[in-house]
Amino acid sequence: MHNIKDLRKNLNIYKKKLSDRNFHLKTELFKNLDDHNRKLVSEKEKLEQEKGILSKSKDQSNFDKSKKISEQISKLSKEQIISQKKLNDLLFILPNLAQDDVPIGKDEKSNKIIKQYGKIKEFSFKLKSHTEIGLKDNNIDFETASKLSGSRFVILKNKIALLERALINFMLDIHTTKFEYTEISPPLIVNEDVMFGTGQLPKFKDDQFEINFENSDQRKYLIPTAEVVLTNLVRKSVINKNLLPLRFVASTPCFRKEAGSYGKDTKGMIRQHQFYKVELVSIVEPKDCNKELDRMLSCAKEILNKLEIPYQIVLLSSGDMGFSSEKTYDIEVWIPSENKYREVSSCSSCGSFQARRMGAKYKSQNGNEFLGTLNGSGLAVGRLMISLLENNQNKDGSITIPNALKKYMNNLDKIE
RNA sequence: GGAGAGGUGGCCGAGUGGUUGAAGGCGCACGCUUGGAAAGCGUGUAAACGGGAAACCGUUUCGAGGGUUCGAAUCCCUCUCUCUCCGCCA
Repeated sequence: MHNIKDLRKNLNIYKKKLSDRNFHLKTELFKNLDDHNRKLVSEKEKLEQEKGILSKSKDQSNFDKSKKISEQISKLSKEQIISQKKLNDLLFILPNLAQDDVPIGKDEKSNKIIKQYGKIKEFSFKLKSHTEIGLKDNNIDFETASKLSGSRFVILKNKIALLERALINFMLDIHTTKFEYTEISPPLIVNEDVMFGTGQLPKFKDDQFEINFENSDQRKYLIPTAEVVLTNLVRKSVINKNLLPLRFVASTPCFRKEAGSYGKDTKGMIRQHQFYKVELVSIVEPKDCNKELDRMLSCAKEILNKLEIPYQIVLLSSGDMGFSSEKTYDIEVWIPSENKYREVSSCSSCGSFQARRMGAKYKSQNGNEFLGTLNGSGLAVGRLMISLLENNQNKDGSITIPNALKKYMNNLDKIE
């Protein structure tokens, strides 16, 4: 969410920068809503002031007058609430602005490849996709999963299930011990306002799973990413500056409807309704956002370096970034069967955009100011596993376990 | 699931219809005091929104929302969270 005073003052700059994000801001509409709202607010306050003075006296001769003013106030304030709501409806769906060094473009075609790492392996035999690999002993079982839960679910078995668990523990250990992230085991169901805080609501309601609790007015949602809970750990609070930066890591299942992608990636584990992800979140002073983004990116890269999987870093264009982001680097791993790179991580700085939605502040010299928030996958487990299985496959159908992972795999050298 | 008790400022805690944004304390900041510190004394100490170049002014906020009243932290209703006891359960 943007600072409305700043928006008001620099309306045309915002219009231009929002259009870089594929958002068309109707400036006239905004101006009208805002002016109208402020007019109502000031009228209301004037009446309230009058009423305040009358209420302080016990003079009965004023009671009638006071009552009339109360009625007027109540009418005005209903109007004002409606106008505020209209204004909010517009304000709440404005995406964050891109930083100046973000390439301008309307979609992923304008993304910029920053650097590629590792060597893409040549296979001397006909390579298998992860779905084909999973057919062996039915260790990656889509059929049973769909019987139980429908499409876009999977059941992992035996050493493949172990591999998933191993990757999670491997990543958590690195982030907690080497990079000083605090491990969190969070709830997977959150309230509506928490989803609003990080920007999943109201705009992306269709991609969220809503949970019904009986006898409750509160809407609850399954988290689509641990970013939601980890970032909201500081919601509605004022953090002491000397506690910053805060760094959190969690491994959680993530739940997504994938509503807009019916025909896309229907085969395999690439796009599931439920998948594990190890998520990194940093809470910093806003001035440190870019420095922290670089640090976070290097934490995520470390995982792939240790697993010896080829990958590339991509700087997303203004049109391809997520709603709350001001700058995003994607990490994409090599998927041999598709002969292309696929996203396993998205590291974003959100500046104060989310903090403003959450009411998350820190004490600074100039009083309480909004924090900076960052989030990044470190990494998405399902896709990482796909990449590992495919890149490390051998002619005999076995999968070589990278050295760094062996101790997490009961010291196995290979999955036979 | 049943019964009860609660939610007040950064924290603790008074306050049961009328200048209460809110006593008192702690904490914090500044000043005095001191060789220096502690103690002591004094002063100050919320946020959001609106107006203003600023000083500053106005409105709102005592878990959230609604109601009663000329007037609500205080009375009523709904929701929410915390705690205690009982029951049930991984």
